[in-house]
Amino acid sequence: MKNKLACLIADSVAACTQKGLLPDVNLPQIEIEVPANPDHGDYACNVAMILASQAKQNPRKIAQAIQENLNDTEGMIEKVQIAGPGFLNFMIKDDLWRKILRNILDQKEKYGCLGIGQGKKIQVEFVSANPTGPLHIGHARGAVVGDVLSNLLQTANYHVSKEYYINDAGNQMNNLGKSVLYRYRELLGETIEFPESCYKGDYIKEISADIIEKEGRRYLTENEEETVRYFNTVAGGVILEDIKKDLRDFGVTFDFYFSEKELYKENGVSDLLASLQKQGFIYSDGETLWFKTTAYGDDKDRVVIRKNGEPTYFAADIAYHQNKYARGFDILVDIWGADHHGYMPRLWAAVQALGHDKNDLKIILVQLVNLLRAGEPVAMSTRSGEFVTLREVLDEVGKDAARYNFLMRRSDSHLDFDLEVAKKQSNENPVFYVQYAHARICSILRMAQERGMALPAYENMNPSLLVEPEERTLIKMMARYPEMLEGAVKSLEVHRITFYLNELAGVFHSYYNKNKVVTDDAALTAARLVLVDAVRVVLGNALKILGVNAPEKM
RNA sequence: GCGCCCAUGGCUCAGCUGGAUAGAGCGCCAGACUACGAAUCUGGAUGUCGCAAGUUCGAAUCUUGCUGGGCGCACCA
Repeated sequence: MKNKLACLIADSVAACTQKGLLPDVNLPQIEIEVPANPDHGDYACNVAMILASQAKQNPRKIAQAIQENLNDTEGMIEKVQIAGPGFLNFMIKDDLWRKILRNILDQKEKYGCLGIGQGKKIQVEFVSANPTGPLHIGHARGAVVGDVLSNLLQTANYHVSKEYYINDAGNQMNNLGKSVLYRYRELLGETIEFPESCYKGDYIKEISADIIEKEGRRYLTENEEETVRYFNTVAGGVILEDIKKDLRDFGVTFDFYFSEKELYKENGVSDLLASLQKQGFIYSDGETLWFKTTAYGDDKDRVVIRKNGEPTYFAADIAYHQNKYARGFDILVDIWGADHHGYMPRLWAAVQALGHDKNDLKIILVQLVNLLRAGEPVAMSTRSGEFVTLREVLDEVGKDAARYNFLMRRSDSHLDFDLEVAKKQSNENPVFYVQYAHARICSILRMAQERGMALPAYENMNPSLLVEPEERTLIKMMARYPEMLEGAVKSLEVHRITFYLNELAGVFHSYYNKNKVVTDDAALTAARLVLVDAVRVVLGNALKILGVNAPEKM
């Protein structure tokens, strides 16, 4: 609808130019918005005001010229008004709005699918936590945002690949192996001073106990370095499997798990660094290798090979992103915790040195989560092993409520997650509000069916009976669903879907309380059944993108 | 000290990338089930959009400077 209107306006501006009503101007991007005030029409366009300065004419005069030259061949426009400083306010014909219902019923779960991705390959990398412990609530938010963004991009005709980068080659893993070894010794009777750098969670003990059960006490005497290496492989494997299971129960799956170790195979990292050095992006100061990230606006250059000869995390990350591009992705999306924001200029520098546009790598920052219980902060300390895990949240509040709660704010804003509120089945918890609307509609449809009034086909009802204000609002809102999705895709903002859902459910609930769907009036009932069924479809489609259930009963 | 993000009713947040009279939810007050599901609905009060300049037809939105908060500033990941 919006796009069609934009074309009409663009054509009209062209016609005006041709007729000499307007000078030869650069046509700006046509911005069409939905006015806050319904008196201002269904859509409003500000193009006349934008052209005013270029054309050196009164904006209202320009608006008038555009209005007079609109070539509305499809007859979609009911009325155009020029208002305020030069807005063009459009009223769309009711018939046209109502025809949206047919689209929804024809397309069903495809309603809202967009073509803007043009089949481009896009990779979304998220979670990517070290397999050194279970996922906690902070990871959960990133997991949902990444998962939902991927779903969203998929509906917009992007070819999406979801990836988890396993940081299994660094110091952390070494600490993990050590932690297991210390617990191993402790369980076998030795007195151990547990180092600060080690992981203290109970899951470490379980892994140690498991090794004892399977392989006995032989590692007490083996070479420590080799044992640590072995233990960190074992522990990393076990923990990663647990992580995968937790994610799966959270509704989050990945297409690919990429191990950092892969990058080092066949000298992958050092070859890449050598090649970048040859191109002048990397220089040596005699003991260390530096990447010249300042060439792309970073504050200072960054070390890629340490004095001790070990590559940094950044070095591997350069190789990783090069690997991603080599796999043919057109666009990369990285989802990070907001505490990593200082890392962005570095990686963008790397991407550009690798010959790509900065815009080919989108970085989404997800703010950390404040966990509360009934308003009181829950202490979280990773060191001590005291933190609320994703598993615990899932067990306590359930998948749907957990996911929905993480989607209620824009991802770069702080989020308070209150366990008590999230599991409350009350009006403080919007997930039920939306699900309830869906279940309610299902219930209506069931009941109508029982009373012998099955949902009619679009052709067998008269849409012009839908004249109540709430009915018109519902229809317009549903017509704008694809536009909302388009905005979400372009801005990579998944919270827009949540806000849309709350609003749509709200209008529906209000409508429901005011008007009966199933009445003695067969024709009206037929029309309203079609209407609420369309609402059901749109609610269901949007919830599906969120990975939240759309229940038929609650 | 430098950089990034944030500041919108009592609270938690939206505000469609510069538009028209700034919106929801929670909480508070008052109401609605002999009606398709009351996990719902209806009505009411609450704002110098942190402060000050600037840009223009027009600013919560863009620029600059302050104030206050969060986070970064590793040869950690």
